[in-house]
Amino acid sequence: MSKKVRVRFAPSPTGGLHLGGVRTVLYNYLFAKNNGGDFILRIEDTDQSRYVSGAEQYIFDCLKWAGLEPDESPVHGGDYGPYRQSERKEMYRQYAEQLIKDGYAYYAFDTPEDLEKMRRDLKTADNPSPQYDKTVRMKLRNSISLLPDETQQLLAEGIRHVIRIKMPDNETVSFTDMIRGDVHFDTSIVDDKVLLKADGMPTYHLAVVVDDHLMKITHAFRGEEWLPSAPVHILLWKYLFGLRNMPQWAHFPLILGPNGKLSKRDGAKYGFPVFAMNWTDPKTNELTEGFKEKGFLPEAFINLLALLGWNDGTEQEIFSKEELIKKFSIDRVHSGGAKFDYEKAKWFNHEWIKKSEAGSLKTEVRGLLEGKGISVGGDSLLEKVIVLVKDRCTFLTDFYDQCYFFFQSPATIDTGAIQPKWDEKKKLFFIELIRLYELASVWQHDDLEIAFKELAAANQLKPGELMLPFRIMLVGGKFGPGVFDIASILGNEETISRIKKTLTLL
RNA sequence: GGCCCGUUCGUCUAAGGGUUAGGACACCACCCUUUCACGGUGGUGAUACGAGUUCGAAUCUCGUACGGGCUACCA
Repeated sequence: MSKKVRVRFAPSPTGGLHLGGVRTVLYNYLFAKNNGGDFILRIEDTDQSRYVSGAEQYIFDCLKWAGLEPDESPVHGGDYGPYRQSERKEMYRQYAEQLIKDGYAYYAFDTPEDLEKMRRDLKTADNPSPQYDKTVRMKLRNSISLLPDETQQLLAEGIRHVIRIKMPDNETVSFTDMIRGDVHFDTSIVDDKVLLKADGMPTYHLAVVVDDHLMKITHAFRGEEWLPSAPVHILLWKYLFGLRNMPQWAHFPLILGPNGKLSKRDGAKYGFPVFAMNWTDPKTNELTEGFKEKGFLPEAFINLLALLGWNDGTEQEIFSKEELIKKFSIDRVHSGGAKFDYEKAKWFNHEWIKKSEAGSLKTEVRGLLEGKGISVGGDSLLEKVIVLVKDRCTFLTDFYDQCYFFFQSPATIDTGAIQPKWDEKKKLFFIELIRLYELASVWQHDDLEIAFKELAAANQLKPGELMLPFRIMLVGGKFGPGVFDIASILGNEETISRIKKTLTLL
């Protein structure tokens, strides 16, 4: 029986879900779906002091918005739960104890002060970050340096301790990364990582291995920042469950900001979103605008993220989620980091708005307009308006400026743009135009334009000189779709009323 | 410092030994449009450097440089 593909993502609810995180989810999701498998979401709430209340819900909200909902998670349930690490706490100790029994790990009783002292004492220019490894192991207080009786004594007394992996001396750990090929590490330069913390919670190193085994994960994908700790995980698999049962690994390249690794602060610094949705830092109370609130379509968001480090080998750039699922392949994920380009991100959104049907945009646009106190009325007018203006909207939020004047008269009229070239002759033209339009039996784009131009010719005026004033009368300024499109949608009465109103201001 | 990963136009990338090194974003010019966009046409612009292997290297190998990551009882 072949094993179904199961991939997992394990965010930590300590900060917002930023671009790198969402892209990791996306690639996990696409790979799972492409192979008919399941996408599992596990929550890494191991360190309660860093846990941010509400952050877990935030993660689910972001995934829901982006259309990347997991098949198994703390809220969706599943056969391999619980999916929240704090609820799995008891499982980890037995594996850690097993490692000690087999000689692959040991108890360490050093206090944070001891460790700090060790690091301070050993720190030199040549070795700025001393590690807890075989060179210092015997000088510290642990079950290797201590006599067995002493260790038992300390344990019996309930002295706070951690469990550390005992890195072997001169071994080479190798594994095949799905996007990088074979990677090798010399174990003698890797330190004795903590596996189980003094509070009994596992570190990521232990948890990821135990959970991946228990949850029958077949593929473990994560960011490149995890590559250096891969040897710890490989060794743990070897000691605990056997290498042949280990999932396949893939380490995705990082997403870079304008200056190195994309940081959460880059958003404020360079004026673009870095979080999927609005994120309020619980410490500073600082609000960072998300892609959703900025006016991105979720389809555009996952599209631009997918293409940041992957392509299907053709020149196609616009992909729906279904196409991405169908065409995604891990072999075509790049190994080099990609710098995030906000201009290109905007282009993706613009493309998606242009290709979206009015029907699928109307709910968002209605919400936007009504949120600003504009009564939109029925769908048919709204859809007509959306069709007319969507090509000129980069963000969903642009719809407000582009179409609010269809639903209420412009708040201000830029008469200053009319006045310099305004004269009695033009005024008479518009007075005659009003009379002409009042008598109009049909109210359609072409008829309005013909009538307008014929009247201009009769008055020996160039239509061009009259179009701008007309536009400003209708929308308040130098923007918007074609004037006769606007007039035809506005209707006879409203068009005439706006001309009259502006005439009184000039 | 050590270890690991990476390096094609400004940016995202195509080209798995033989192409005038292709596309997209951005930028520039022109066309369309008597607003602003959309759209159309064209243009500027890249294989980090040095060796080697080969008839032939962006592509394979080595070295150098540069960039990034990790080096916590964080993930």
